[in-house]
Amino acid sequence: MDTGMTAPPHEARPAGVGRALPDTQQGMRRRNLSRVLHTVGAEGPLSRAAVASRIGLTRAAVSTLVDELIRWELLEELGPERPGRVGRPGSALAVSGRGPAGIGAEIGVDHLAVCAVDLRGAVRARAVRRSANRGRAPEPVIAELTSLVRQVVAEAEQEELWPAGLAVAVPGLVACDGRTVVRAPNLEWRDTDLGDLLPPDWPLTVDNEANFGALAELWLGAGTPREFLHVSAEIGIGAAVVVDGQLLRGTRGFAGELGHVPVRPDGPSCACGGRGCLEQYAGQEAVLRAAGLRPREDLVGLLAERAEKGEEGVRAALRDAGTALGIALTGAVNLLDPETVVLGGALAGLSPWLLPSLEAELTGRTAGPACPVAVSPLGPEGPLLGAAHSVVRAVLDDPAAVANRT
Amino acid sequence: MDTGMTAPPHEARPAGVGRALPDTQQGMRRRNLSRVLHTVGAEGPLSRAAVASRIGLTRAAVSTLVDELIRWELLEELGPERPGRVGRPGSALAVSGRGPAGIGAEIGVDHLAVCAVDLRGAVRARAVRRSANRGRAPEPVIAELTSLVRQVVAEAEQEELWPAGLAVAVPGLVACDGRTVVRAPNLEWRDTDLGDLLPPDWPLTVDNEANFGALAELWLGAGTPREFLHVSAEIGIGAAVVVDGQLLRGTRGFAGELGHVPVRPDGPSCACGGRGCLEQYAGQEAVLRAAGLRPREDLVGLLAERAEKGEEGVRAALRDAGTALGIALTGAVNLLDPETVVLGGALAGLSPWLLPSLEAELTGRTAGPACPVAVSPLGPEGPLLGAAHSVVRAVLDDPAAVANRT
DNA sequence: CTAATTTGTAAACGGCCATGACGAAATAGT
DNA sequence: ACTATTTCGTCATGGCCGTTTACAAATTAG
Repeated sequence: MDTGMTAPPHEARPAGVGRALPDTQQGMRRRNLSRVLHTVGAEGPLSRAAVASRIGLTRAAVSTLVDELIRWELLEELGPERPGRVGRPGSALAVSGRGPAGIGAEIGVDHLAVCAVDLRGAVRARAVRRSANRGRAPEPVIAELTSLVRQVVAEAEQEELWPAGLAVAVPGLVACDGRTVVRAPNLEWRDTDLGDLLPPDWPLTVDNEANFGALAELWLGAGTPREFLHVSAEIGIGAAVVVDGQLLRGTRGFAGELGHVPVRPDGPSCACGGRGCLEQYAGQEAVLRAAGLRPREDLVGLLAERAEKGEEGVRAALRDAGTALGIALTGAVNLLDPETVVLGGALAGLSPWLLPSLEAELTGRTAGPACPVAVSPLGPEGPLLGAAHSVVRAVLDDPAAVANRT
Repeated sequence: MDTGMTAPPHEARPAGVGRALPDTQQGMRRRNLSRVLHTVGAEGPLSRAAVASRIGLTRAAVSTLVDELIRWELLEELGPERPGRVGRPGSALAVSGRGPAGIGAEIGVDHLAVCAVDLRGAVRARAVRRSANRGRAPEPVIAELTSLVRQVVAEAEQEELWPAGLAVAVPGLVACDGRTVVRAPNLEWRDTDLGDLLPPDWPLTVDNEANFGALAELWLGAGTPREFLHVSAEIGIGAAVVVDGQLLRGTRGFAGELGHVPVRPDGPSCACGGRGCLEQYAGQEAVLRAAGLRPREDLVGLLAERAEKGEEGVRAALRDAGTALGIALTGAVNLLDPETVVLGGALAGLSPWLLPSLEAELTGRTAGPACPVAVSPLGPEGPLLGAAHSVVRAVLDDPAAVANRT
């Protein structure tokens, strides 16, 4: 039906600064500190006056806020700007390269990875280790991860950074408490509370790797809008829905199950109980079967390699997967009207063979201008970066909290 | 008080009070006024102390806020509460039944309707007139509507209410400016700016009737959650997506086009360019054709009547429509994980014959507990009430704005 | 070299919520 | 019946915070 296009009554949500703080003077102060920090972080070196005009406060107010942020080492003064206009040149402010850092970690089926990201968003330390984790018990995996984290933290501390929190991306479903892995099929973990296994040295967040990947796309992607659909395939096929700069998680945290959207209602039955789900056509197993290949560790690499070589069977399998994806995405796009669809994770690497049929389906089934499909530039790095950045965002969202923690 | 990290996955957003006001003391004051008003409105008669504990301010602060709201006639003192507990009983506060009112209007194909709703949410005046508007020029329709509005406003003014704004629900696509009807197929209007045709006496908002219907469901529905899918069928089939208490409009305002979600990818072609869209199976035309009936004005009534009489052809047609709806909704539910699906508009009246097959499809295709499907209790009143309430919400969201307008 | 413009800071100001104390009005216990 | 206790609403005080106003510093325009 025709949805209206009104915006009027209910206004957009400002980036960053959450509404959790109470509406008291202290809360106001904390929100304004956050707004200053966010603004400087997002728009490069800026003078106090420029910040003031951007966030709608006076120069005097911004001055005191900046003083405080400098005292906390979250902001630093770069010195006078090169004057291009009349008037006294401002003093450029930039987010500090020292101080709090976000530690991101990733538990993959065949590897562990950890990195440290500073407030500017730069990766300052990292460590990766191959590690066959399929079916391995949580304890040794986490122990190995912990040593990797300690290594990265030590490296970061040498550059005057201190860890403000640890965020772990896992290939599975995570409970709303942000600590417990409910189910990770490829690791064969169930109801594992990572908070119990990791050292309690840092505030911990655990989330699904697809979610972190989508957030990375939101925060780091080139010109990625505040409203998009991030499709990835690691285990199954997941779509993260980003609306108004926020990840949509759903009532029970199950949002984004694109893999079980019906593509052909009378198709083959699926483990979920339905029939003809997308996963039956574009899931890893289905594509391998259609391509006539046998499962292996690096599936994506295998497929890409064979497709590259011109194997028609593989190409056809990917083409068909793209078609199925296109059908499912048509439904999603009609429902959500996102600004773009972004292919991430394994799909990014296979996009040369998926995209043509996918886009054909999507444009063919849409009346107006079709929703553009982009390929994530982050690729497999997304989840790790998203995790680390989620910690950084938390600092930017409430700098006073971390200042009181030092 | 360290909020620490972002309260991980699920971070509730406080109802109402938007973040548009600047973070200055005046803005803070205005937000707190709004929070007090919202709280009293939502949780019935409340003492100052009860409000204070709910919104996290001190009694003293709430006292001054309440004084101001009473001076503006937005709140009124009911007198001492009946004491059930120890201690001095509080003085009950309630939202005023006088003062600003929201005027809602609806332009239908065969009728015009207007109502006035007070801050308490009660309908205080209303007027309906049958009127064959299909293909009629905008000017006379709006003139007729205006006289109806004046009548309702006069009625409301006799009860010491004054109109705080006018919201108009139309069966068509509305531009983002909230004034212009881009396209209303059943009225045969195109690019009609209602702001030019209506008297400029009141702040105006125009929106699609389905959107207002969904908002009515959100604000008035019995126990309707902050996250649901509202499906309605007037012209085409539309789904309003409500996430976190907000209507999702999409980048271009086209969100919710459930009617063009592919149900059978190789099905009959559709005007949208696609094939096998839901509308081909559950749209009004399709159902009529399947039932072997000819178009008429009151389609829903006709279908319901025949189905009631036990005509197997009609029942089968509705059953099949339910199945198609179920398939499309399975996709939507998998993607969004809403708390419930609500059938509104024409679908509410036909639900007895749609629901069984719809729910069978939905539960059969979902692994865990299926998403419950409810029928809107508002029925055809939704859009009108939603329109009027949208004005009321605007007042509750920023009471200072209307106070400065009197 | 002067006038104009812009930046950053300091002091005075005003608004707003918190704190603490107090009287008022109810209940609970003796 | 009388006192202690609890809770409510209000008032005066104080502290915090952004604004206003003024001013010195630094640069460009003429």
